[in-house]
Amino acid sequence: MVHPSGPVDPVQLGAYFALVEVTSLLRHAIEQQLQAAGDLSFVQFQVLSRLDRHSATGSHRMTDLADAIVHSRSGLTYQAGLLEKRGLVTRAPTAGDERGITVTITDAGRALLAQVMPGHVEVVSNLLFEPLARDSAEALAALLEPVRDHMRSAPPRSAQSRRRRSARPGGA
Amino acid sequence: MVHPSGPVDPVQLGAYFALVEVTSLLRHAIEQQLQAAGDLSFVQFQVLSRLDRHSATGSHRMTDLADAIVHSRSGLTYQAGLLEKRGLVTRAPTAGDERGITVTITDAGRALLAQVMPGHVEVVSNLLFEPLARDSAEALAALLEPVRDHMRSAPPRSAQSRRRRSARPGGA
DNA sequence: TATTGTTATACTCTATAACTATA
DNA sequence: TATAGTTATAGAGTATAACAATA
Repeated sequence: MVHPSGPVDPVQLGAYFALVEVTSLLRHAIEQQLQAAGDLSFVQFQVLSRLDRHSATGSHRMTDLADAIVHSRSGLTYQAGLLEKRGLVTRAPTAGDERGITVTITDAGRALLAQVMPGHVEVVSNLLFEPLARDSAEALAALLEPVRDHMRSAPPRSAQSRRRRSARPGGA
Repeated sequence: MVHPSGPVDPVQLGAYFALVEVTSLLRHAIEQQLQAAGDLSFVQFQVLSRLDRHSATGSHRMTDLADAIVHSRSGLTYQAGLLEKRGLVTRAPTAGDERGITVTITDAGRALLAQVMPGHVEVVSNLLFEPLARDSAEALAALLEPVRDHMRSAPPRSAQSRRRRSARPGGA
């Protein structure tokens, strides 16, 4: 067995491994369901549900959306293109900033989301929440939300790639 | 906003979204680190660390490994091939079952793991555990481990694909 | 000059189905 | 006949770098 430099807290390690495993299994099941129920990849589902629940307008700017989903901007362009082709979102110039593009979910997009949702909720309920009591779900949320906020406090991906671009190599 | 058929528990929804977000952010950071520190993908890292900590022999059969990591068997063959090419694992027939292949981590594999581990632990510590008190890590493990066991109680992927193969279509 | 978004490109990964060999 | 693993193949997805347009 490899023994890393510092003594690793076995409790933390257990939590981490459980998280990885749970996530892999859950994600695989979710992907199956989304594909079968609406021919959607998980990323596409994330885009649509972000737009759906984010605002009254159901809109987002491209970069914000990419950061929200932890995607490269070019990757999001690709996915948004697919969704647009299917009529699930529209893209239009952002008012007030001619550089920007605002993505908006369409009625068809909301309809597809509604079609896919019940099965989605069922998978998540069966796999993730069945073995958890109600207050355990509460506890899980209470644990993970601060973690998310902590992770989000770092600069987003879009900023990072730009920084790399701007940074002069060998700059002393 | 789309309203799915049943009333969805907002607490559960919050926990689920937080889980997805935390996982995406964490995984992206981990992949960066593993790539930089040892030219390893996350899946390859999972294979190696499974082998490393699974047993005294550091061995596993292909199908078991695939199931453990939630991979198709052919996908694992591909990854194992890459690892073998780099001398990080070996593949040899399983004793007692001529059909099987046993994968074993090599000294070079363990060395690479040791090389990559400190940075890996650091990323996980900084991102996941920094905002969590010690007993919160314990609580997280206590919540997720039963969930993992529950998910693992379903038949593994290898069994599923074989079942599909065997099932007669339109069989009444 | 920096930022927004797209495009061109190259590549990694993944899965399905067909195949071989053993139980 | 069912299982273990590989292979061939094809497709989906992702990112990097270069680019055009606006701030």
